[in-house]
Amino acid sequence: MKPEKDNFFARVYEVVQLIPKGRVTSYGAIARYLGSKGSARMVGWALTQLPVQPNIIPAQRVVNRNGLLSGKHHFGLEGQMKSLLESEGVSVENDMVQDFEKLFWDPEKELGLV
DNA sequence: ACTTTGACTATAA
DNA sequence: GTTATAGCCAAAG
Repeated sequence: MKPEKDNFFARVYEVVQLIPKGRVTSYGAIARYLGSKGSARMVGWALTQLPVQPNIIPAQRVVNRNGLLSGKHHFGLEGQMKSLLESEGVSVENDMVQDFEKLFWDPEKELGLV
């Protein structure tokens, strides 16, 4: 039995959905939680396949380590990502998440280490 | 099966 | 503070 998904991507989606509102995380944190700490790029790539139309995954809560909205360009319209984050209570300025350290959500830590 | 890519990260200058 | 380069892993072409 495999309680976990075999697909790397599927796991990324689940973790992203687990991100609490008003919080943000980095690709590396998710990748590390998945077991592949070096696959931060894969996390972003997984989100690239994300269906933009049905906003089922809060990808806007996932930013790079600098708190920069690196994937904002991949959203339907530019500024969409910023709007979504601000709508959740996250202050975004110049495509950068304010108080990123404070809003940072570490799956390994918040989910209670596995 | 090999090459290229990519919403990253870390270190160096 | 920024810019440049290397390392990294997994999927798509």
